[in-house]
Amino acid sequence: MKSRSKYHHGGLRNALVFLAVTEIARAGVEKLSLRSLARQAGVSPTAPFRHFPDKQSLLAGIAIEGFEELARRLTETTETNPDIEERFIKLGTTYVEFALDFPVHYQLMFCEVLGDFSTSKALQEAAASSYAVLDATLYEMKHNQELDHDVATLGGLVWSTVHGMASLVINVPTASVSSGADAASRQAVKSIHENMRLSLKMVYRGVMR
Amino acid sequence: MKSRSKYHHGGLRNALVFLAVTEIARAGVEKLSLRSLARQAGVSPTAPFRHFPDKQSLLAGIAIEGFEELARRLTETTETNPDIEERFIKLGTTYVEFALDFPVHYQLMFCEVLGDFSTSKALQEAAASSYAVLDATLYEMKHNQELDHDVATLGGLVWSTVHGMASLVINVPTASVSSGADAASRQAVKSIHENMRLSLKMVYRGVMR
DNA sequence: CGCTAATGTAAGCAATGCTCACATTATGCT
DNA sequence: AGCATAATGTGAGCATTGCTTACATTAGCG
Repeated sequence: MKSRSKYHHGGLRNALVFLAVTEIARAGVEKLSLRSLARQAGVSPTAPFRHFPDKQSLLAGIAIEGFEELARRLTETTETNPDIEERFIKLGTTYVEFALDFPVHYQLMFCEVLGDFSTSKALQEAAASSYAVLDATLYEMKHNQELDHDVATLGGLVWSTVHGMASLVINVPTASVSSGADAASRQAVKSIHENMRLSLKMVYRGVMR
Repeated sequence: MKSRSKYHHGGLRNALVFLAVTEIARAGVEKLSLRSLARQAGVSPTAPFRHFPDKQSLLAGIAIEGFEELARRLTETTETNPDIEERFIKLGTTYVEFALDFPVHYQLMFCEVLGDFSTSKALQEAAASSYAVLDATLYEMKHNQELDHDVATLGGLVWSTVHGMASLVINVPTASVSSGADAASRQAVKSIHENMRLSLKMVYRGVMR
């Protein structure tokens, strides 16, 4: 195993994913090149194809990695917050914080334009198990307290809210909230981040009867 | 003007945008090729560069077209709904319906991974003027009634909600809500679409004091 | 009518995704 | 241990792409 020869990379698959994420963050998906990744990893241009049948699968792999990490975080949040309202809010902040920590992953997870991911069974399953964690808490809310409507409807609303927050916070740059026509929208996005707990509390209040 | 010669296309720019949207809807952004568009339009491979300095600009052009249409629809909804609560709800449904009618446009409008759009002044302005329409109604709500918090925070929450709805409804296929691990998430997305008015009413209720 | 800018063309370069045939190494079975 | 076999990496090469540069045609306007 401890061969000094460098013929085999040893962890090319993981290296490719990592390098791809870095490259996408720097220059966007359009500029991503498998050959460039291979160069950075120190392997031949065709080596990546031993781990991913095509470029699309690399992107799907990143998305899957994202769903796994998201599910892990949501599960931990669920387990460490017995109080239901606090848990509801913490799940929301955990969700958005994940997106902030893994913006490239997050965008790949939800960017259908990049190609038809629905063909990847593994990706669908990873996504489903992430949602299942949120769903479990909604069910508990339904049982413990009085929810106005069915779990699916509220799940849709809550998921929309946190997904919208995550997506906007990632995509809309808030760096320079100065003057300009876009001051209002930028300020709104900045407020999402700053008043997240407050907003989630309003949602909770609107959803509970 | 009515020259029979075909040397000039006549409306190449619009044709390119239309063909690009069609192609993206069919195969995804990754597969989009300027040369292929040129072929479909019946012009030389380099003709598109007379209208867009690069591929990125074509995508930005689509996004701008999207923001313009969105602003148009939101403005019309605002003007034809004097009652503030009904207008609030209608603005939400208009927003999501726009995304359903122009899914490719919508994704390009908010998909930062595709490249740094922040360099396009025109795009930023188009986006800002779309948001301004929503912002106006929030200000009116603030003046007419009692809002719990500042307009920016509520704007962020409301925008997140409708953006999340639009994004999920577009990206998550609801076709086969049968069994399977992803039944819950699919059902949730389906409910977003079916119970949109209900959900928006809950948001309105949670936001008003 | 004629000048200029707008629009389209032709040829070509470097880079990319991907395939195929082949080389090397790791792994597991006996 | 030894060996078969799958896993992983290589090298050459093809079709395609984005984009540039130099040139051709046309539309619009005084």
